[in-house]
Amino acid sequence: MAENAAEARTQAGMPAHEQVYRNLREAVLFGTLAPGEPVTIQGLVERLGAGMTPVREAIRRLTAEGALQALGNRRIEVPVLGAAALEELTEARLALEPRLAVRAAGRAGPEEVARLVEIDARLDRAILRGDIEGYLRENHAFHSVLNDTAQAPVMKALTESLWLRFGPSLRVVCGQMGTRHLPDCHKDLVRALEVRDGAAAARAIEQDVAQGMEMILQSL
Amino acid sequence: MAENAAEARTQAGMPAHEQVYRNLREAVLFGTLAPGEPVTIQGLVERLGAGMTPVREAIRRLTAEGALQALGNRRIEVPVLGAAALEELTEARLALEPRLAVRAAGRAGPEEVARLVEIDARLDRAILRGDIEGYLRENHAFHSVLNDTAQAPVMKALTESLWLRFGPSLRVVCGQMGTRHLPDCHKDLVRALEVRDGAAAARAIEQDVAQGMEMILQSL
DNA sequence: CAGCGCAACTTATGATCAAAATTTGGGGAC
DNA sequence: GTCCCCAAATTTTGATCATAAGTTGCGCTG
Repeated sequence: MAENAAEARTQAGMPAHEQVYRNLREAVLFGTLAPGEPVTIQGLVERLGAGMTPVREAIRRLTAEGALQALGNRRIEVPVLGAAALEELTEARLALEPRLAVRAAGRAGPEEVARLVEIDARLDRAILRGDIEGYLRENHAFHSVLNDTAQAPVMKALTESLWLRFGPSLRVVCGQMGTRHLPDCHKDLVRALEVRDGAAAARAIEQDVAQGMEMILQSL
Repeated sequence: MAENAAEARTQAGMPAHEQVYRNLREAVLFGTLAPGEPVTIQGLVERLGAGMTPVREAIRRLTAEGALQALGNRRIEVPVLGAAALEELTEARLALEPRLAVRAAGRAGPEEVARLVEIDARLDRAILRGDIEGYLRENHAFHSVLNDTAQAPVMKALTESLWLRFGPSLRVVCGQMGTRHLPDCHKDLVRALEVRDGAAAARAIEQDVAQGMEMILQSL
């Protein structure tokens, strides 16, 4: 088991701290790291079969990105979101993501649209299947490709930071409610990109963000 | 000399990596770290008299915040901003900071206004004196207090990340042009806060952001 | 329920290994 | 004879680990 983890960790010529970082990031977004869960260095050292230094670096990095929260007493946990934090996150997403959509609409070619359509198809299948992790992954992939298309690395990084913050809560909500009643304004978005209508793309994303965050907020 | 650095570093019961982080962050915003300058671990170890691990952690944190940039060949430098990056930064600032101003306008009391007025007075004196670092510090302090007043920790953190990104370039520009012709919409902002006019506060910040970023853009 | 001690964890150091960059030297072309 | 380019050696820097030292929190005892 530990050998498996160590095996998986030692992939390409990627530094160990990078591997740990990606591992942990995935765990925050799609994995089993729940809000309020403590994250210990030693725990990760054992679980991932890595040394202390890479784990420390990965944790600091995720903390700086808002995925983890440093308590005062040198303890680290996955942040628990309250209503105020969620509303602020919603406002931040509404400030950034529609702008990215506008930029993407001005730059998307047939290839990007095809990729989005493909991802959205997998997303629909995941929903029908009731596959929560699949939904989370494909949904994130969809927005990630969209935001890449915007060619705005800074705003994309900021947006990723926001996703890391509500990721665990979204997963909890999906676990409670299943994959029904999930927002899907992706069809509208793709149509908007096809005709290069930035305003329509922004509206679609606004819808998506508002509905998704509202759903989390409802579940407190 | 090395003792001095070590002396200054060992202040309160603050962890070493936190000390190094603040040191480096100040250097990016107000210090002598120029765009394109390489940042080496061992160099900081010597300069600050700290161990390798704290330095590594601080660098990872700043890198995650966008203050530093990891080149592919495991080397790290202060990012050099091109026109496209600056325009994107401007858009990101315009997406976030006016919203923070609106929130601040709804929450600012006499105490916050007084603090802002005080800082702005010091800022004016620094400009008259031609004190570039003083200007940079007070200007940052002004916006920092404003953004604290907004009570939106996430959006404030994102905004700080943006400031870290253009900080070095702003300092270079000020070094070339002196402290004249600097934007100062702070008076308008304070007035807007006093009468709790969110829209006016947003306009003032928009002006400030647009003018400041335009100035950097002009200097390429 | 206050004080004490134990256990778990974090912080930090320095050593060691690996990789990248820089310098250096030789060979060839003009 | 001078200049340039390529390759080997050196040196600088980064990555990782093992371990020591210091905190924190918790449970136990009185």
